[in-house]
Amino acid sequence: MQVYEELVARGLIAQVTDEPEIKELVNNGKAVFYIGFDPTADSLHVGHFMALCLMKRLQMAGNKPIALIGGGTAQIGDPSGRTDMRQMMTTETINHNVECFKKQMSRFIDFSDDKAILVNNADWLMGLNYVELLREVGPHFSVNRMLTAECYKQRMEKGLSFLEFNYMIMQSYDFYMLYQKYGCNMQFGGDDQWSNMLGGTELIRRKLGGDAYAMTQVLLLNSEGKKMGKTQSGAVWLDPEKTSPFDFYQYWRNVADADVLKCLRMLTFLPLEEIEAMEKWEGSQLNEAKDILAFELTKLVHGEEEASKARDTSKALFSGAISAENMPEAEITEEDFREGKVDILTLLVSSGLTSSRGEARRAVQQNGVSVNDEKVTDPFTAYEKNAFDSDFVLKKGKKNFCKIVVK
RNA sequence: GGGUGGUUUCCCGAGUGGCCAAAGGGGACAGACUGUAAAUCUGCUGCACAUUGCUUCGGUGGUUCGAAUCCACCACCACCCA
Repeated sequence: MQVYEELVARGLIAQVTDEPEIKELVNNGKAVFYIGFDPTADSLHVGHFMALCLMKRLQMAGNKPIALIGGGTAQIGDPSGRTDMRQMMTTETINHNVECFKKQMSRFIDFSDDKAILVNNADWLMGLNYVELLREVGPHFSVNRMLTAECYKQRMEKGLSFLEFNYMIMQSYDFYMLYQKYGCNMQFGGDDQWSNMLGGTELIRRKLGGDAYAMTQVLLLNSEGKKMGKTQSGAVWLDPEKTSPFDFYQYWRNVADADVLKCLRMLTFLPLEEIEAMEKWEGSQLNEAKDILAFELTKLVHGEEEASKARDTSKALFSGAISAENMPEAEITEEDFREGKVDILTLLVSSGLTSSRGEARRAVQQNGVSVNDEKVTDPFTAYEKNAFDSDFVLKKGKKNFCKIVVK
């Protein structure tokens, strides 16, 4: 099976401009393609991860990837599929994020020996001259057409600023530049980028009479139609400082039954035959598939060692056996003690398991707190300092826990 | 620039002078049931050493014994007209 066929089989491809041509290029390693990443945060997240995987898959098939960091486009803010305007970011923030992105990306993609290129569109966008740009590309964009683009649909009700309206032009310009500088003949991106990407192919055709192609990737949605990789506390980050390998593992270990196979297909590099075999699995057997998914992804992002640790910890924890090994630690200090004792509420708050004493009290009253697997039912329970000499595992609910360490 | 409508606790959204820490829904959290799933049911959801207190309803000032609710100004958003 060739790459293109594999991408299709994995359910990764959403839309393409010219299927036969793209198939031909990609399968024969003749594509020089780019994917853009706007540095809107100081870490990559799962959505980016998918794109990086796609890069890797195509790179392995002999194609040449260009990772474009949108240091310039981030100054504008992509309105695609958004209901509200993005907050404008300062140039300092953007530059900081660009650095973070660069660092993380080089872990996934091999940029050595020109096997892949990393560029920042700030390099050409920031120096543009307004009138010159208007004369250069302006005539080739029809406002009437742009307004009907899918990516602005949601914004037609809420309002769209001129700043954001121009995002499509900037992205088109990127493609136009890369086409000339690096012979980039293809652009990939999330399906929400479709209109922006078409803008580029069109600009290249009109300005240069050249052919360039675009292909979008299916957005990773769960069975409820929501974007995956988000938790109530924000995105699932690839930076271990922002989302610990354990939490990362747990996120995937907890996906819905209906989503496991899809995630395995789209996100892992496991052979398709192996995944197909799992399709017969049902009920609690799916837990095994979830474990494989979680392990594989954690391995890809954080390395095998971290993945094993995360897996061991979770197995120990959920099989009931307490193992303080590899467990997240929370420190408490001298100040947490009153008359030589700490009460349970203070422990919960100091460890970050709950955000306020009220919440901690509720958790206790609702039977959700335990220490070393013993339920704590009295909110006034307090512990002497020597209680922490040996392992002291505090648990809130089924999935939140940590080992308490003094000072 | 002119006009109209709006800004409420994580989100949506009620509340138009005291009975408001603020209805209802969603989400989140905890419990039961389970498979670390889904569905369902229950509880809970501003803060603080719980019957009391404190800080909230875009911002600032004002009216009043008392304001999320009334007045003034400002800011932001949406729509219509130019």
